[in-house]
Amino acid sequence: MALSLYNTRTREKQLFEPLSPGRVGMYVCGPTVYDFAHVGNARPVVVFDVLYRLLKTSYEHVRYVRNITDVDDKIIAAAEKTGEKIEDITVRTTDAYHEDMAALGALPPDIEPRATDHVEQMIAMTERLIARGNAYEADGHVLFAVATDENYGKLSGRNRDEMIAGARVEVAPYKKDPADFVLWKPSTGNQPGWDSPWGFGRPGWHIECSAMAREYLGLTFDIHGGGRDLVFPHHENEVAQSTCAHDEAEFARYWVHNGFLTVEGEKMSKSIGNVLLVRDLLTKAPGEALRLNMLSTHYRQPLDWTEEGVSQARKILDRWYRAAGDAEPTTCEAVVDALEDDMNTPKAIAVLHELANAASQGDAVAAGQLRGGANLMGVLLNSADAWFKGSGVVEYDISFMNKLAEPLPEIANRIDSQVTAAIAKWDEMTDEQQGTIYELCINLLIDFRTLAREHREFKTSDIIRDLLLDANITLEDGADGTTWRRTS
RNA sequence: GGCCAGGUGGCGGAGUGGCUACGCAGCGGCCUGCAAAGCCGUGGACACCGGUUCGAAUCCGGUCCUGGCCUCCA
Repeated sequence: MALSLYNTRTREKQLFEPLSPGRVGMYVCGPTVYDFAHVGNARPVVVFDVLYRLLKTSYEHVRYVRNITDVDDKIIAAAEKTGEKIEDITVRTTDAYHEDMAALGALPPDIEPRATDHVEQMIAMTERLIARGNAYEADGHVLFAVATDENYGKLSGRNRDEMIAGARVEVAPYKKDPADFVLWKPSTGNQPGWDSPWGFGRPGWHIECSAMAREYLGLTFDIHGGGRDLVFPHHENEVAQSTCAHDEAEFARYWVHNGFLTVEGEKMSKSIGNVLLVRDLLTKAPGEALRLNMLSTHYRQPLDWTEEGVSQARKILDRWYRAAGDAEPTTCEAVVDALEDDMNTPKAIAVLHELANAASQGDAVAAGQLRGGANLMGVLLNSADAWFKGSGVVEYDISFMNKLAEPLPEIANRIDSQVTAAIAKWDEMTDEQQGTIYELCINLLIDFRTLAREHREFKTSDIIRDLLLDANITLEDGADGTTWRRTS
């Protein structure tokens, strides 16, 4: 089966065929770097990461471009509010963004251009639009004249009358037409700016994507992605600018948009106070669980982000890791088929469940396919051991050690000097050292419990198991002895 | 107000005309000292009202509800 994608422009699922055989160009709108990324920001990143991984399996040359918007009025506002320098804000936020997205298992794009590095190209494109009569200068601004583009509105499926009728925002007096939008605007005071033919100023929002897509992907490229909310006006305006500046050359061929996200049934907004930062979520659940939760809804569907959903995703991963073990990943055609069907990740997940069932019953082929299929979606990337025991989001907590003497003094006597010494200077140890001691303690307790069980002192063994459970450690008695894992 | 999505079992979530995915939770059983994990089995849905059809969750019309966009929010 071949890849098909739902194209916003044509409003139907289409077979994907790249412009040049074996070569795919994809542009995805990236973040405006003024604050930490929230789950809503993360959705397109995860969604297009799946597409990126999928494309790489079929095409030799895939160029994925995702921009960083580092000049924007919101950034200026943030700087004014805190007094922090704009560059400090954008650099710091960009770094945090990279960390957070990596934690969600998203591969870095091939090229990540920053808007401020491409002002020259934006000025050139703006000049070209003026020369062609598609843009005009007014009151220090340069505006795109929507009326000069007969195709304006086709992507988002709206016409100018509707837009004017529905306009909620007061129209700036210098606009010839209420629908015209800014390509360049003047900067004053502390606002960042660049010299241009129209004076000191800065670019409008939409022009950066047009300029950077042109720079790295050419006049016409294959896939343009982003959130649904960007269809209008952002993407509509991008199309208008680019096609007009490029003598009507087609801009993006396939427009792919992910649906919106709500939190516990409510829209996410600062006023409600339910904006979930990826950063915060990562302290409570592994990135892989967040990612799987994200992918358990089809990308075009609205996604309701809930704690219950994250917890379910985590349980599913537990099961998959248990079933797959550390099998060598192999290709699973059924998963590929599901993903090639407009990235039907829920269907792919259903296939993985079936593979997990088979793998649990000892099917080694299924175990490999489970690994491989899941990897294609960017999950099941750890070793099973790392998943179950890894530090991840588990904080090494020695409080349970301190409680040992209470119910079972004899355990304390068995704790060796190495552990005792370590506990004394616990706070000075690195995470890794703590982890080592932590595991040592767990294994000591397991040994002691095994001894108790051999003597059929089940009351003692159950106390130990409960003690560990309090510390988020679940014990499992198997044929080959007792193993432990963090509690889900 | 205009335009556009979506409403599937307790929960999550596929599915565009017939054979009622899949998972979580639940229930029963096997296993276990007891658990956990695993295995076997099991009930349960298609917002509402009409229509088309031999037959609709799936097509058409209407109603209700939720969400998005309407000039710089993924």
